[in-house]
Amino acid sequence: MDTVIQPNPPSLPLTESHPVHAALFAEIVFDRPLDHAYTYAVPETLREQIAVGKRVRAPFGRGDRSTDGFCVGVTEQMPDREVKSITEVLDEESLLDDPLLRLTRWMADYYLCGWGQVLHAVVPAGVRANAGTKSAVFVEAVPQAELPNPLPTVSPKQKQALDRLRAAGQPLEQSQLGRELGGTGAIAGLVSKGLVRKFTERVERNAATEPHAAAAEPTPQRPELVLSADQQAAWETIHAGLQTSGFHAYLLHGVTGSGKTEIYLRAIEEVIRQGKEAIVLVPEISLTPQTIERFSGPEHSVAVLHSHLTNAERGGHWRRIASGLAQIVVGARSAVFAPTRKLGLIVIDEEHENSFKQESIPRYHGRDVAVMRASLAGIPIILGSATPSLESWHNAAKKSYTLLELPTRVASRPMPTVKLVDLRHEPKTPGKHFAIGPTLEMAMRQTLKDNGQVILLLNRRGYSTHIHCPGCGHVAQCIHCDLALTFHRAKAALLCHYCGWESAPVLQCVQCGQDSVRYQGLGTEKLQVEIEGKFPDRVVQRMDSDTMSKPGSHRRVLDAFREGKIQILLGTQMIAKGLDFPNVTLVGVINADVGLHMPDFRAAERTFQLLAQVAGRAGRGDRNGLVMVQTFTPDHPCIALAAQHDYHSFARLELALRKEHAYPPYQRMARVIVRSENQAAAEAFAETLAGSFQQAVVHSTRRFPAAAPVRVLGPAECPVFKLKGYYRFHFQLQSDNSGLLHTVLREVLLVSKPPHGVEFQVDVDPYSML
DNA sequence: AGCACGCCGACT
DNA sequence: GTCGGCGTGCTC
Repeated sequence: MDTVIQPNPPSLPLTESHPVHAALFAEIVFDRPLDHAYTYAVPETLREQIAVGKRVRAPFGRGDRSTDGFCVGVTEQMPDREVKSITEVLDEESLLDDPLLRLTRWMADYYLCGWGQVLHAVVPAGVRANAGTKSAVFVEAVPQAELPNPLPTVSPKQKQALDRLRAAGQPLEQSQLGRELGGTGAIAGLVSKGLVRKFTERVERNAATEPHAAAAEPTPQRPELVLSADQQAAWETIHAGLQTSGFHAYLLHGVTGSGKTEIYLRAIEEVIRQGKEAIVLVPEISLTPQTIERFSGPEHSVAVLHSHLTNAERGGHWRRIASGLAQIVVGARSAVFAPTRKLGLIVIDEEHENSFKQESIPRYHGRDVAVMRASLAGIPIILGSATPSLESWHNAAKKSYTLLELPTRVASRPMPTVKLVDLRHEPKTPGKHFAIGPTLEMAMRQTLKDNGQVILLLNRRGYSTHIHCPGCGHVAQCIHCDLALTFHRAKAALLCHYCGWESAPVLQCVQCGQDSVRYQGLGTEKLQVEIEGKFPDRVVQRMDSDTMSKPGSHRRVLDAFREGKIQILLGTQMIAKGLDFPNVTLVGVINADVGLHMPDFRAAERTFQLLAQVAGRAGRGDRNGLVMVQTFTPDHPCIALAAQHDYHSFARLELALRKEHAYPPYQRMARVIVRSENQAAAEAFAETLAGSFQQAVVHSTRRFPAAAPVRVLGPAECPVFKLKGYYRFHFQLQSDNSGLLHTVLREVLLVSKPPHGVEFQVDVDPYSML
């Protein structure tokens, strides 16, 4: 090292225009299944712009393809390899703060995908593209201290412009000021004289019509309700928790109609009072205008995030949250990533709902991510449900969550009476296949006579659920999937409910040519026809994803039902959630066994939840409710106990089964699917993977001899072997140690590269087992 | 995931 | 002789 003092000043003078500092490097992650960040040099020109949480454009790969990624770190530490340089910084503001970056990092580790993939999924497309914003030129008066000396003279028009700007006291959009003045010439003159300066900034394109949740008209103050004793006790516990800082999870188990929402609202109000923000997660299906209205109030602003918004709307809400203008965020799954500034509370309603699980990369569960976010932020979270997931129930039993129970309905309303109708013993009408048996039909007639309304649940869309040839036994199948086609009468088509494939209805068997094909099995469309035949003088409305596809149709139907214009409402599970109609005194379940015999360890839990939810629609007014459940298996615990509103017993029985079979929540589970359009290739690679799994299990056992080895089941054909043209095999991994499970999965991911045309997917904590 | 590099078969 | 099949491995 040369220690001689330089005799001359350095050739570059140390002025503001040429600062000398250590080189800067940025850590970038890309939307690829890559498990680490890449280091890039930050050119001097981008030094001021680069920041953690912004997106950048950089050359990536051998071809130096321009690729967008997220900056997740900035450092002066010299990398020990050659690096490329970032070409552009894409965002003016950071899209994610440090806590959200940590949450997404955790997700990448836990759900075994790239960090960049998580970030890509978390930041909505509308935000990335700045949808709904435009670049605007602003002008402002130069402050007193910086005015030129001597003061230049101005024309009358220029004086007028200057006065207008000074009166405004804030920058104005050039286009607007120009309109007022009838031209921008005066502004240009003022700028050249140094009295006014210009700058550009991105603004909302429709600032006036900014989507303000549902608060077009001022929301009235919420009436102060008197809490029941149970509500009061639950509220006091949560209220106390809100006074202290730190993570705390509450499981609010309240029967349908017990007033869980009132507890959420109070907790949210308290958090807002403390100057903080709240996120409310609800299932996509419940995200109706009515739900959103419930959370709006006169003194706070609600932002909404869900999949039915346009990119511009979503971008607008996101930016509003990021700039601290919204106190409450209501949304589906992805709203758990809302860029709040001072998050004080997360509420997750209907926490047992499976729609919180995302079925594409990253395959996260919104509830679990919410708990992790609350834990990282050190704030409380409330999980509410009438039928908690067994995972959450187990957590409460372990005291990880505080259990709060609301065992009775508000206003001392009784739970509805549930009557099981054993379909094995129902009298049949000769030659007819009625969906509604005599017992249910009689109850419906009585209810309608008493001016009550009826809700009927049938969790199957379409008219006929299978098309069957009595000659050769052939069942019409989708050409892409191993699934029977459903006949939809309104569409006059056979539909595959999995891939959407459509074909013309057949009259002859495609296999043997016989022209006696039978359209069998019951869907909501056929049920509607039967009801219209049996109750010709009543108004019947069907509600399923076929009739509710148009925007606003949901609300229209429910409004008509509330006004009594519809007497019988029938539908799929979308009628089971949240509807609160006081005049509904009868709820009928056409077939409680649909879904019970699915090859899925959660089938009983789902059936119990659906029955409990739909039963909760009855008897919400002054009159008592009756629920009539038609079933072939009245003795099955999930049906018998749902009839008795006995969640506790159901949970106890089902948990015992889960424990016995080493299923969640006692063991962690992961599922690995191998799929290919070529059946043999899929099978061959599945066999290769089996070997890798075996080896990885041996390695993990060697490293952690004290732990029970990870169990690997498979390969086996998936329950739906062929889906969307892919032949699929799967593995099921189980372990009581989540870390060990991840160790095995990571090793297998690292050493196994599927051949051409074969791919595999890892699903940690799977919900769909098909 | 892309994409380039590389090593074997049927074509101008 | 070369165009191109896809297997393999890397991406700061």
